Amino acid sequence: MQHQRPKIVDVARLAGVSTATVSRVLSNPDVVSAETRRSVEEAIRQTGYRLNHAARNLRHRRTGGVVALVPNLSNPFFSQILAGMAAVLAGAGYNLLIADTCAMGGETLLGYAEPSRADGLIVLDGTLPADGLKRRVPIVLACEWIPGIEAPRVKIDNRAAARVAVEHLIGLGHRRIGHVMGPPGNVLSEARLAGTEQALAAQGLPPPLVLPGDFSLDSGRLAGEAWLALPAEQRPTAVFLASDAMACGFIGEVQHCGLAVPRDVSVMGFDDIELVSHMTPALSTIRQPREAIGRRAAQCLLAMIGGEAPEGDIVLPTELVLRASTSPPVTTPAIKSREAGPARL
Amino acid sequence: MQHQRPKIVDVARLAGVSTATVSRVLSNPDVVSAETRRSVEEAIRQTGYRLNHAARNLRHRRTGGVVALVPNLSNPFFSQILAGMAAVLAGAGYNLLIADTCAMGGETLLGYAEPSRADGLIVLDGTLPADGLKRRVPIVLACEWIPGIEAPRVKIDNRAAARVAVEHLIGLGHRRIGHVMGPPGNVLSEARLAGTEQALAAQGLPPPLVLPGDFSLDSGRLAGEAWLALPAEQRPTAVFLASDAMACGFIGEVQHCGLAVPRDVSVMGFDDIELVSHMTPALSTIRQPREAIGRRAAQCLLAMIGGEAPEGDIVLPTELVLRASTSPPVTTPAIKSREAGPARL
DNA sequence: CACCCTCTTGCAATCGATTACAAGCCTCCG
DNA sequence: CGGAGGCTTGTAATCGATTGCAAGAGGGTG
Repeated sequence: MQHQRPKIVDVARLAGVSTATVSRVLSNPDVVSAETRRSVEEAIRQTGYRLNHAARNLRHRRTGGVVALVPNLSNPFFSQILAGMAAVLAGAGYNLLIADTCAMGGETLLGYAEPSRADGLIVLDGTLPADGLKRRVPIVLACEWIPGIEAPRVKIDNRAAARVAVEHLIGLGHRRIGHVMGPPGNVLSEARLAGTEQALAAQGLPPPLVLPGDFSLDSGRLAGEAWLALPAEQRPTAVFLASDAMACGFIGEVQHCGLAVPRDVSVMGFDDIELVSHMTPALSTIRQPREAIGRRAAQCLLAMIGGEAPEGDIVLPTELVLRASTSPPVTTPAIKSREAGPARL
Repeated sequence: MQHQRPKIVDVARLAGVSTATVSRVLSNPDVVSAETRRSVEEAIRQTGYRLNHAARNLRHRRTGGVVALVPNLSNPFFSQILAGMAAVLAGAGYNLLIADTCAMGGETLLGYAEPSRADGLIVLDGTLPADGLKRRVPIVLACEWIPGIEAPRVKIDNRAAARVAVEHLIGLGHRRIGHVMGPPGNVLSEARLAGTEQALAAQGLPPPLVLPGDFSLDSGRLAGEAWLALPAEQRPTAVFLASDAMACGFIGEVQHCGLAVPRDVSVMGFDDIELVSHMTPALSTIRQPREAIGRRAAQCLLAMIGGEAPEGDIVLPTELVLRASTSPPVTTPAIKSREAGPARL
């Protein structure tokens, strides 16, 4: 009859105590006398007893888990954020459930925002329907956010970061600057575009040449094609792309066609994913503190689960990382001869 | 008094039926008469009732979740595997819980392998202790595996794949070939090294120059430094690295020092992560079917959870992807003159 | 010796949904 | 008209652990 998984009453019987005492040994050992405790522990060992979490969760009315909704698990940008979250949550005894929002419908997703499924929710996808997420479990929004929802946001100042990036390009002497956007409608895309425009306008420069994109490698490659297709004298001498992945695709395409970076075009990315510091040329970019974003989001959520009032928005600092993909524009021969011409005579 | 979360008895009261009927409407609607069903559904809508999963799980003795143990979430190699798993599992109504094994101790990890936590376990980390994982929930091992454990494995033929990679290099005319290994003790590292050695031995060539590594970008960079530090005439003319990430680091370091790939050294990677097709030069590599690995592992686990006998090992095909980072060795001047010398006179 | 206090332990209700079993109601047939 | 059989529904036990309440043991004090 011992072929079944042992339950708490089996332990109790063997130790000659009540189930209440066994339970106390498990979750509140101090109130049990040392002697009893030892014999219960011995009985646990002998029976090979393991706690049933479903039962405990039912009683405690909590799940011990936190769900993260990620737009695309395949995107390496998110994995480090998740790693940061996982570290903090594990330290507090919480599981991290990860759900890929592109792999499932909205109905399924809402199922995760329930107290009986998770004690909290971290949303990394700004494209979810706002209405379904209201009045459920504590929620924190990280990176992207959903305009309609009242919840703390852990983010960076995308607009300011974009401005810094473009100011750097302007400072190098670039005047014709291109911008490759993220997916249309995305809050990050809009903010980074706005920052780009602001930086240019502040210097009295014309607005950027804007190319469409969606953060993916391949959309960066397509942007590269579009750039190459321009007449040489119309090409921006510097391009700021809203993600590193796109910058990689862009550079790959440009190099593939025999042009060089930064000689023929300066390129600036966004994110500072690990790989781009090892490319040739190493990519100049804006560093997002990905682990820190994950950690802060998790801490913020834990605080809310613990009953504290939700914090306001948390804005983490970014950093301009200058590497080898940006340089002053090379003056074109035509201009050079015009400028240098008189002196040469 | 309605400030509490409504339970099934609240719905039952409102609809004027018993809790059993409400439960049946929820999980087995066909046995309930159409009229009753409609009134119960109306009551559910009015109360805003939501099912309590903890209670259902307790009763069903299942959790509806599957845990994946991943060695390092930050590694983009795993994210696509997870995406594949998540897609299959979501389709079958299971959650995917992801745990980063490097963020937690072994004790914590074993806690995931319990029937009350998860209905199954997919292990992607070969370095876990074998003993703790026995006799718990259904387990599938993917990519890496744990020698002591009896469980279906979803994998590729690492040795054969490495052989194919090295045969390609040999076929191009390379004779001095280097290999940068994965982490010591790892089953993948061993198999890929063995395949490399086999391919060389089969052609009567000397064993490879073996450099240490750990799959990470930075260890690839260090391998690049080590390669550069060799006297030019001892440097392998081709290097096969056990991961794409290392290949990126290696190429970055070599290019950084002014040498060119593949002119000065052919480089071959392993994995075919998305980024490497966009680098310059585009990386020749072995493609692992990552999504398929995740999908097959999930399917296999679902079958086991469903009570089917565990399948045998599943070996998925790899593919040699030839791009621009490999080419015939450039004959060195010394050799060239020796060979061409007589003819020249 | 009666009384109070502290420490340990057990009893039994509870968390919320599921389901085996039985009962009630119809209809149909011999 | 009695009974078999099909539907639908309700009753109550069950899943396994937790915990408020109270009782019993032991020690100290007036």
